[in-house]
Amino acid sequence: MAVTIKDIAEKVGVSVTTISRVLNNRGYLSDDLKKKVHEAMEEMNYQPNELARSLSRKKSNVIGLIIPDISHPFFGQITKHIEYYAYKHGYKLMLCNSLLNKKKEKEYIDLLRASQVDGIIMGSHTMSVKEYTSIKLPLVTLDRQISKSIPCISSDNYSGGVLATKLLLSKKCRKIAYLSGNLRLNLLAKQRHDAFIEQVSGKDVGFVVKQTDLNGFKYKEYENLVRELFEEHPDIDGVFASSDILALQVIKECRRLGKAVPEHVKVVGYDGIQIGGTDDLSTVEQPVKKMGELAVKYLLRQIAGEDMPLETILPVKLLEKGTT
Amino acid sequence: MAVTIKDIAEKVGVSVTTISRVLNNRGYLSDDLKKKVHEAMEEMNYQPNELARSLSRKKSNVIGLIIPDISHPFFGQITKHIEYYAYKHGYKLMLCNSLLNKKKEKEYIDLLRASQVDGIIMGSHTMSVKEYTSIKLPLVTLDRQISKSIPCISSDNYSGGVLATKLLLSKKCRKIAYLSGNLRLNLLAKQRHDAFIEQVSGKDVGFVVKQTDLNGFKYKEYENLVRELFEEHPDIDGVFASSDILALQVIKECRRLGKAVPEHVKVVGYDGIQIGGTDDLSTVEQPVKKMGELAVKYLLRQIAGEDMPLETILPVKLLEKGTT
DNA sequence: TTGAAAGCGCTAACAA
DNA sequence: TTGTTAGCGCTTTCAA
Repeated sequence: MAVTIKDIAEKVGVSVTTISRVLNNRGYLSDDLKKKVHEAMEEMNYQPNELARSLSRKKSNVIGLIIPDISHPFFGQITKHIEYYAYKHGYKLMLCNSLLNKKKEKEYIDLLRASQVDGIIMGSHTMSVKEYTSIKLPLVTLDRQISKSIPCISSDNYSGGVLATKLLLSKKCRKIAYLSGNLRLNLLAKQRHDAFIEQVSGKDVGFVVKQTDLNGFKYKEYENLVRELFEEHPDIDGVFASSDILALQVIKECRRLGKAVPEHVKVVGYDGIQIGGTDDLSTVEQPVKKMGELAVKYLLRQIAGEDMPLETILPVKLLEKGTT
Repeated sequence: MAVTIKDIAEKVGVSVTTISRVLNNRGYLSDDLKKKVHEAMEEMNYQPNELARSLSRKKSNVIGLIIPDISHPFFGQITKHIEYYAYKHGYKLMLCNSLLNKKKEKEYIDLLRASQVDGIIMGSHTMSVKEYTSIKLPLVTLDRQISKSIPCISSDNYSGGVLATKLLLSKKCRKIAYLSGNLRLNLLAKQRHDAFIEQVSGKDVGFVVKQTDLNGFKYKEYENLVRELFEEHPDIDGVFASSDILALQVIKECRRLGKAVPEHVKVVGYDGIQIGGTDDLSTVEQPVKKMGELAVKYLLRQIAGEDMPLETILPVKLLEKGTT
């Protein structure tokens, strides 16, 4: 059996309360006593039981993170930053991959609640608004606005859409495609689409929109999507892909078809993930780090009962590189 | 205050013991009673407190996962599979990103122990062997052999190295480079290097080895590494990169230098991550899914007190694609 | 088939 | 400055 606060108390010859006090550095304690207690802890290799502490305090210092797929670079990166800030503030992270599966997402929410997490960061969204508002737990959503009453951290998808489209227009593209992967992945991404439509409408350019709304992230599907695009519209000379991963597929397909990028086809991606191979890609960069930081920050504020902005829209940045 | 087992007990008019029994489906219970209890739970929206259960049972059903960097695609993918299997078996995942920082890794191990996790999957390794063997918690390491006494799941790095090198040799490369990123990232990856050396030695081909042992994953560093390689050895016509990410950098640099791939330079990567852009890359595929599955499986066995193989080396597969 | 009661390890009012 | 004591919400012997 592991050594407990009681063992330390006996060893030092004081009450458990006192040990608890030095553990939490609360109340008045003589330096001498503190030292003795710490020595005893050291000696007996004591580790406080966080479960017991959490139960008693009614605070676990754990936050749940629900995302669609940790293996997707965008979520991988944002998770990295979320973990960083959470750790910095003494919080642990419980990772939940929903795979955009409604049942699993729901089960995870219950599981997180049962596990007494102090709050949840939601980067997945498959359920109805009502279900979310009934979660009754500090909550912050990432890049998807569920309801006006739930704080949401996102980047400026609309501007991003404008920037990307304008870039292609300024490069004299004559027929532009908007390509998007799984829509449910990111509802706010719809704004990119809207921005695209607004920008190309009424101008003397052709345009096509192609999206897939498949479940999960099948890169194979992306490949088909791109292939179809060029088969149906061989005269495309500009592509706005709603993720860098998708943009890479486009570039690959162009290579296969012998279309030079950017000479014949200009490509602009979205996300700004810094994975090898994307660094020459023109793209709209989302402030992943800031998004992760604020998600944690606002969640912690909410946990602390303080208030925070309900809507945070961070600026995006156009990175013009070699593919346009 | 949330509703507890006690509230349910009062409502149904039985003792908490009985409620606990139906919760765990243990002992003799009349169907009628079960039904009434479940109804009451439903009605009062009862959620068992996992913290209390864990404390009492001395089992948390949480496993800790320590990896260097979740944003690295290889770890992102393996984490995805680990989460999948863990969830399937009723375990939650606590995500710990060590960033290859020794202090953080150590703190996380203590934190995990304090949090009473049932076991740890270690994909990061910065401390000394002694420190690991003193963890005294069910442990499985991923792709890095720490000690003979700690179960390790890895893929066959040696064979992978042989396969990749042989591929380049069979394609008549005259001067081959072995390129590796952070060594500490994966100590077993050294075997790829060894295999490379063995294969090229004594043959009529030139070879260079270039590695960086920097901390963290700076893609910028990768870029420099690759650039240097070609500056110092412009006559390189084959590259074995120890990760797909690195291989993508090589391909990009070749494009920049006007060297055609695979005509002038043949490139083979490692990992087999299916990120857009890598699907035309010749590479050695690691069985990520199987690795994640076995890591969880063997950890759970250990937790259950059963035994499991101490060394598991899974086969890798050469994927010959367009870059060789 | 059910209940009483003693924990699990720690916290926190209240008292001293 | 320190201790007593009653929980936190659940599990689990032991007894009925």
